Amino acid sequence: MTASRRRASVDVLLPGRYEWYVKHFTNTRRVSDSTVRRLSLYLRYLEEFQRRGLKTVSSQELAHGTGTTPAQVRKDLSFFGSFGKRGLGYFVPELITKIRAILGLGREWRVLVLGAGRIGTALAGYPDFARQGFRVVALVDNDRSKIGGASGGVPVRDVADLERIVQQELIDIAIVATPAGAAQALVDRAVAAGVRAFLNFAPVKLDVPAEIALRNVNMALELEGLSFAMTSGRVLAV
Amino acid sequence: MTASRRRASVDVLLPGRYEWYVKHFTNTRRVSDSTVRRLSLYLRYLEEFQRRGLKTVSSQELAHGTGTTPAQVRKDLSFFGSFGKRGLGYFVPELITKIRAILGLGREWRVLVLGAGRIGTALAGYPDFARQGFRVVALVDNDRSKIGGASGGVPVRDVADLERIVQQELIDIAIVATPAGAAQALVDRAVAAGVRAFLNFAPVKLDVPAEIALRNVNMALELEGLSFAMTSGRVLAV
DNA sequence: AGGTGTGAATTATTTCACAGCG
DNA sequence: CGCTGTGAAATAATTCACACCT
Repeated sequence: MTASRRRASVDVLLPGRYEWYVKHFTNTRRVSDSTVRRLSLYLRYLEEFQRRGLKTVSSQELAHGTGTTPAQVRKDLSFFGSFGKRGLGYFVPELITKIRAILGLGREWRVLVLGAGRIGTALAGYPDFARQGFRVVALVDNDRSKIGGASGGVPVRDVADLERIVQQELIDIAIVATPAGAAQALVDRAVAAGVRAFLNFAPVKLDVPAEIALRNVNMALELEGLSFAMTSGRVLAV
Repeated sequence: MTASRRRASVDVLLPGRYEWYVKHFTNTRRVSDSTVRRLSLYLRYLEEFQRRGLKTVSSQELAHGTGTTPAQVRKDLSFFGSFGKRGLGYFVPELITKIRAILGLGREWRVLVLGAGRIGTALAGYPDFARQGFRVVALVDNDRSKIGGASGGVPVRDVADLERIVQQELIDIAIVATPAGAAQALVDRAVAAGVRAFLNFAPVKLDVPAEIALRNVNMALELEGLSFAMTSGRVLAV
């Protein structure tokens, strides 16, 4: 209490204290998941904006186009630097470059789809992935009648060769589009072979080591959210 | 300041005050989106649990199976009632019934898919939807070569007949799986025809009236989240 | 003993509001 | 002026911790 707020001599890094320390004395601020999601939305909107030939954009416009508030836009961006010009706004091409760098979109990411069923094949040919630098290199399946074929230009290969494919094709990301029961075992093999990130469409909780990135997309869950909103008379716009 | 905290005589419903009022004096507590999402996860896990013939479950087990904490499970459920038995846990079949009721899954929801492309047709045949009572009744498209056909038992109809289909088939929910540019106009028509909820897969911000429920699934955005996590050395498990 | 239900405390996220710069 | 960048304030969500039941 008597020491200055910025340098108390007996301050020890207790739980809670630690977070505070990180936040105030390092540049390793925790960026929330919601912030990252919004950055993607800003990027999408900026690209559209650029297509229309516009040069600068204000936090106001960006917020309106992505369903958030101007303060939120500025706060989100301020985690990563000062990209705007006061009185003017942000230069569209420059901000696109910055956000792409933040999101790690300056390179090509190599993607393998696990499961060549309806969802897997639909995702393999999804044009938005390629547009942002996610290149789907192959699908794998265990169905003999599918192996050797191709879907939207992407070859279907034998899941038995998973490890070899991951290593030869330098796979970064796997999209899990298998039945729920098969997912965890394949993910374990993929992790062991070197895949560092997973986008999971199977309706199961996947266990992965802490250093592996994982996101879940659960479509039935989204419909249930709509069902809840309609039933309870509330509205959930997310 | 001098009045009791629970009944200050000049308390007016200012912004902020209003929320406090609702929270403390009505039973209309705001349920957060994250709570609703977790209820869906609990339900999924409970169904699996029941399949294995287990009769009771603790908040501990439920949390472990869904990637959250026991306190969170209890808090989520307590928004809606007291479903557990102290010292014992929750009865699995009973809790399933309760959660299904909360989420509004006691009825069949009728679903129309807008767009019979890869994503649309994949979703039309997605077995998890039917399992929770979401019945995909039809797809619509403007491609003559698709109209009249069927995908996974679901007929493809002419988008020109959208209004008639919504009304005749009593559509509750539309899944938007069209190209980005076509989405908003179709959604406007669907709203006018009586659709009350939308699950949007198109990478655009849709504008809908406040009483219409809307959820967005943006798959490129999820991949970008993984890209960020790998680039920044942080991990985002969601 | 074992596990729920829930206020209170903590932590996270959003919004406000305004100094300061172009 | 107009609009950013950002501490401070307000809200929201999560976690703690414990009284209380069975």
